[in-house]
Amino acid sequence: MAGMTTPDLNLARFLPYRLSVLSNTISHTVARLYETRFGITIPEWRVIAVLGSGRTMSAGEVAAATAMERVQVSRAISRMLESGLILRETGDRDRRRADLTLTAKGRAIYTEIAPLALAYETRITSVLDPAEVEMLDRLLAKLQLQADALATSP
Amino acid sequence: MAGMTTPDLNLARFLPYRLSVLSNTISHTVARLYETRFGITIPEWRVIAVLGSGRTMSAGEVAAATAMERVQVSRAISRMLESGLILRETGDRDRRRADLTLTAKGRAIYTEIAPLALAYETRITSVLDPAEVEMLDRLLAKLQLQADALATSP
DNA sequence: GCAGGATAGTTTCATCTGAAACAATTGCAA
DNA sequence: TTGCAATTGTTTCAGATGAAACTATCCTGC
Repeated sequence: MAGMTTPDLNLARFLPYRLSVLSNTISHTVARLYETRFGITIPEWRVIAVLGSGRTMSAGEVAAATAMERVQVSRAISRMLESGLILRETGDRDRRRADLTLTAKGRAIYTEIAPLALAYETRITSVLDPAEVEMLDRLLAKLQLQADALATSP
Repeated sequence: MAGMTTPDLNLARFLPYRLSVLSNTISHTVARLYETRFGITIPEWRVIAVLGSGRTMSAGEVAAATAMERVQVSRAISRMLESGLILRETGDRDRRRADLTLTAKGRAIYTEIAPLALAYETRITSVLDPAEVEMLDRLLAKLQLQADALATSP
């Protein structure tokens, strides 16, 4: 058909690309808060973050809570066992699972990083007014739901 | 100080985490559009996307336009040269740089993927009304600016 | 009980990744 | 000029990654 054109894909305006760049910029900055100072990686930080509440969880529960794959969690855990950040206790009832808890050392790291991470979040959203922050929250929630739906369906 | 508590960091509500999960969900789904069918990777798709406009660019310009690191672009380019998706012509004036263009084969891939990618974007934003889409656009732009500012400053 | 399948977690393997070192070329300044 | 820093892009190396195979344990139906 004459005059038929490919729709223009302007990468800089393409939502998946923009989200990826924004997320990378932010993750990289946040990672600087703990990578050099505490020598922990992003997966390890996520494990600390979910165990920081004081709850004890299995590796599988950590995976679910952090949206990481089982293999990533497994590797983070083995590093953290070596560096003494967490404690692993094989379950009595079910010896496949093991309960994980932060050690005092792990908790100390959480106590130091959490305020820094929250302070970063505050600084980055400081360019938004309260209504915009609330809207961002709503929009991200809606998009995540739809992204999940589109991820599984064709 | 008695009663002093660490501020609670709820990972599921932490903006950097939410953005990371959303971005990963979306990227993974979009990548499925071209990974299996065309055998190209995310970096290669980004190169195709920016060269798809018809412009010819150097590797450095591609890096800037795609927010990728030089080394990533270099590797994507060498794969694409092998698979015949792009053409590289060393500059006359400056023989360090080389101009890159899509071949017919590369352009054909762009012509097939671009509509699929845009259709995905339409589907994912279909859960938002037009005002929300516009708001999302504004919010992401503001956040990216601030993220960039916080990335460079201490 | 016990065979077959499900579940929790680990390991293997091939690939990807980023930092830093490197090579090639250009521009600038003495 | 000519030497030195800056720019463009590539390669190297060590570690990270994900898919799939694997181990160990548990559960279910017979």
